[in-house]
Amino acid sequence: MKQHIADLINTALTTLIEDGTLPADTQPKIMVENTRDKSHGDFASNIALTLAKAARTNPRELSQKICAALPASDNVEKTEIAGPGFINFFVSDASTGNLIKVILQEKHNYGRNSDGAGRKVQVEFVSANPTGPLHIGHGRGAAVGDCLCRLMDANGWDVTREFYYNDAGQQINNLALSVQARCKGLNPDHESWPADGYRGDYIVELAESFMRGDTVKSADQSFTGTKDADDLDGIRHFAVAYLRHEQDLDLKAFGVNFDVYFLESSLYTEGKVEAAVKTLIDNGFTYEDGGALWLRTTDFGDDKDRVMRKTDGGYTYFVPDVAYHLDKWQRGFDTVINEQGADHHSTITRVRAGLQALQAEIPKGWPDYVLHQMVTVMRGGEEVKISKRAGSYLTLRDLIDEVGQDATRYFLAARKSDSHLNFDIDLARSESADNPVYYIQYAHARVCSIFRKLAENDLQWDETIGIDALGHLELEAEKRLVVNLGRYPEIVKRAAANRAPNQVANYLYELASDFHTFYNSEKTLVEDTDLRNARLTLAVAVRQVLANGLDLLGVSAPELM
RNA sequence: GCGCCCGUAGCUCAAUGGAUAGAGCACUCGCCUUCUAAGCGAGCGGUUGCAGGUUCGACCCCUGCCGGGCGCGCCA
Repeated sequence: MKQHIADLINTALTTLIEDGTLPADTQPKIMVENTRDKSHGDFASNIALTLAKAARTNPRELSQKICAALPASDNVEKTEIAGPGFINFFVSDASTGNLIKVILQEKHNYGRNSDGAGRKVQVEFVSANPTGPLHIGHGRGAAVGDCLCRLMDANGWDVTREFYYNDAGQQINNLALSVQARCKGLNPDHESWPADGYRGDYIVELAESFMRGDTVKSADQSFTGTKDADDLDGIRHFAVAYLRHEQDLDLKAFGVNFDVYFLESSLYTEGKVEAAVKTLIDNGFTYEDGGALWLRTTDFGDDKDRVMRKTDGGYTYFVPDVAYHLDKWQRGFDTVINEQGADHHSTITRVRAGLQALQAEIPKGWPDYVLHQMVTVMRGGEEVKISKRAGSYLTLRDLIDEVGQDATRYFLAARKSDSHLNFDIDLARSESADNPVYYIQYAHARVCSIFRKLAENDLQWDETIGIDALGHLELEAEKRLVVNLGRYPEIVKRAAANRAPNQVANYLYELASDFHTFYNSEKTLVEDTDLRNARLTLAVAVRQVLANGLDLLGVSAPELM
């Protein structure tokens, strides 16, 4: 509809250019917007405001000329000029009929588009170190990342979900030492407890499992505990497999599935780290100082140079990171989005600098990043304190067990990822209209409920009558619903373009709200056959869009609540 | 000190550079017992942190402050 109106305006502008009202070199950027206020019609364009200067006239006068030059359209009932020179468009009944028809025909495809044209996008998210269970911050990453994937898919992209495991390096050593200490019966208060050891209770369980000789399986490896507390290497492998398995379970409970689990260790075993280092050296961006090898990241906007190879010979974490992203590039992804916690913000400049220094013709701003801020958990009006050091943990699985998958996903995805998030457990658990997830899902269930009632009354929905009778929908609430249903495809585009799943959540809340208002104000199952079928048809369209949108969030659309 | 993010109603949050900045909760006042619910409706509530700038038009873009969060390792 927006495009249609833009086309009408474009035709009008062409006419005005021909008759000399507008200069021949006019390059109009036609913008058509949804109106907020119903009295401003259904759509509005600011075109006269932007072109008034070029036309050497005032916006209102120009808008009158544009309106006069607009070609007739079945979809437009009338136009009005308002305010400083906005042109307001009122859509016709024919247009709403067309929209509802499209929704009923396209069903779960309504709102999807092929803008991505099958191009490859990779989204890397969660990427938690296998040193402990997933906490709520990972949960936010999982929810936002997975919704982004669903959004990109809805926009016609070929999506790969990827999880990067830091299974090499110092943190894994710490983990192994911590487990070993537990295997030997030490606790964190003991004098020979490892300096930066992990203190959580899960380490105890892990050690017990190792000493029992359990076999643990993760996505692509399995390992059996050797029961030997001195076998540090065995403990390391076992611990990583064990915790990866735990994380797999957490993610499964959250309904998040990855296509690729990429192991940091593979970058070493396959020589990709060494190859990247060699290229960086050959390209002349490195130097030795103080026994370490440095990368001149300041050549690419960093505020100081970074150590690549430590004096102990090991590489710092960002070297395999660079090798990893080169690998992503070579795998042919047009777009790569890294979803991660904002506390890792400083890696962005480093990774991009490293990629530039490789001189592999990788674009400067590549890859994309979506960062999420911290999550505060509230229960009973008080903050639930999470201390990693003390080992007190609110894990993602705890949260899912307590409030359910749907509410957890919704709450974690419904806020702008740039902002800190307040997770109110009591609200997420409540089964009332105060809870936005419940409220949206209930709108969906309510449509289903109307149809159950319809069957009880031995009546049937006649879609053909309904569509023909859509002109009977004259109430404010009904028209609002129709207009909002029409907005959905644009929401899908915008949310993906802005990398902002929360915009889907906001939209759904508004749509649900409009539906509840409609439901509360008018009976659907009225005597009048035409009106009844028209309302049922509208309700089906609403249910469809709610279901489509909830699917983008990974939240279920129940038929009965 | 430097970098990034945030600052909108009492609280939690919305708002493609557009018209009178919107919801929910809380509060106040009404209504109601229903196609699925103790629900529905209305009202109250704002100098969009402050000060400039760009623009026909700024919560949004730019600059400088103030306040909060995160990061500033040869940890990841």
